[in-house]
Amino acid sequence: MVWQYDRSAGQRGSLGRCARCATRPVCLSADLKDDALRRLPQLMAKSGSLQTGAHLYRAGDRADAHYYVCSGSFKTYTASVEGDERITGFYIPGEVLSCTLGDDGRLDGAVALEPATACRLNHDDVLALNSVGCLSHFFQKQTERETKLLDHQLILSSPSAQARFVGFCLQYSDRLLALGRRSDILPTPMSRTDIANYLGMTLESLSRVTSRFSKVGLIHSSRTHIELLDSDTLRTI
Amino acid sequence: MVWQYDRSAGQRGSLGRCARCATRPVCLSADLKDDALRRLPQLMAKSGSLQTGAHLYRAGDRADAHYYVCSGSFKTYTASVEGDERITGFYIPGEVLSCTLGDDGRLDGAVALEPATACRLNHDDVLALNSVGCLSHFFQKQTERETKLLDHQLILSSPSAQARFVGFCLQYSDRLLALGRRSDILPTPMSRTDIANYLGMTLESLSRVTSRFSKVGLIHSSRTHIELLDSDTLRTI
DNA sequence: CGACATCTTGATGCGGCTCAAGGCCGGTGG
DNA sequence: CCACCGGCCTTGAGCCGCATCAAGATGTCG
Repeated sequence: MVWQYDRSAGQRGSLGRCARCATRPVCLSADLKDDALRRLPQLMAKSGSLQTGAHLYRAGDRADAHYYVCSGSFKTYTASVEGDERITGFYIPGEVLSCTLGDDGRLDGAVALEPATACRLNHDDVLALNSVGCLSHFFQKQTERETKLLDHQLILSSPSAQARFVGFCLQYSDRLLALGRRSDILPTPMSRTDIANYLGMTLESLSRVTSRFSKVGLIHSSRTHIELLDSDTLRTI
Repeated sequence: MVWQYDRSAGQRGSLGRCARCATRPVCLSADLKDDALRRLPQLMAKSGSLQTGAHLYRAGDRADAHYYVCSGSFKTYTASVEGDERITGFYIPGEVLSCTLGDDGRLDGAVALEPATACRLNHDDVLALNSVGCLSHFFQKQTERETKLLDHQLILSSPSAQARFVGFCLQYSDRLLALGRRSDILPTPMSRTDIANYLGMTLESLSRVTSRFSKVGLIHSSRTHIELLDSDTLRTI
């Protein structure tokens, strides 16, 4: 994995990498101007393009940085002692992966679901954000991350498979909306197996739920997308 | 709720409130000395004693602070739209409650499970921790909090009620150990209903699991405690 | 076109939810 | 001090939903 700072920002009149980034409106750089905008990419290194299935980090790595998804998407997983994996989250641009520590390094691993990039912020550089003027954004992002985890908790504590699936769709939909994308079409670069695992159910149960919802016209489900046809009705479940 | 800073620290040769606090070894003040130890209680306000059932904060309050449990214990809950509550966590001394934001204020509420106290750190004062020398402790605590949330996720994603209960016991046990208390006796100031809710199962299912485990001698369960008699066997489940 | 992964659909059994009744304990009042 | 009451927890019976096992359908890539 190649990581690269943007030392050139400010030279040749350029505002730097962040100014040109499509994800900027939902990233740390959102409200920055001029000088600050130029200095941020000097604090945060951007990854080269990760291919599908490539690890952003692995369980056991030193956990000394936060990662902001710039393009593409990631999943995180932890392996329990018995060897079975648990998908703990999906991440789309603007969201942050970080800080899941065990006694020796990270507890979870992060894998690209499609060609993706991310920006790295070392823990040691967090305070430097203050001088750039986006430390409050940083805290905001951490809060959003925590809210996302709690949402997942709520989804998992639903008793029925149907309710968990609906929770997943609506949460995902809201996140796409925050990103400024269509909220009625959910791209699914992850496999059904991953979604089922994330929702704490079996592949078959998930398939039955999607089939049932498709039949009654609530959703249209294909391999690559889930389309919400009637999100109002979904929201009542 | 009465909140009080310790402005007197440093006067009369006193090292201040934190120096005398029983929870200090697992709190922000853990490694502080002299000056720093005196200044911390000037940044963090301590609550008066909260009675059982009293709210530390409520859903809808402005979320502008972190709360460190000083004595006693708390539970947090969120109310879903349909009015049914979900217990999202239990907190013992040294653990931090914070930052669950909705569009307007907090999403969750926090209630004392027994007479309890907590210390408040305003979001605006987080940076001031740097000059006291315990900002890294603060980040450490945030990380621990996140790990705790992920643990809960893993517990909830277990398919069987039995496995979820074991997960609860072992996680609780580890937290007591970190606090320097006995790890084989789990105090249960919360009701069975709360535990069952937290574990995403019914009261009856929880009761059946505890009965079964009691019969085979794995635990001894009373109204106020759960005693782990064979945590090695439990750990294999 | 064939081989493999991925997803769907079907049949069956078990676990946990629901509803209901009974025990345990602390509190209150006579 | 005891009788009664009301939470809280336990235990039981029946049923539904999901996991499991198994086979078939669909899609993908060499």
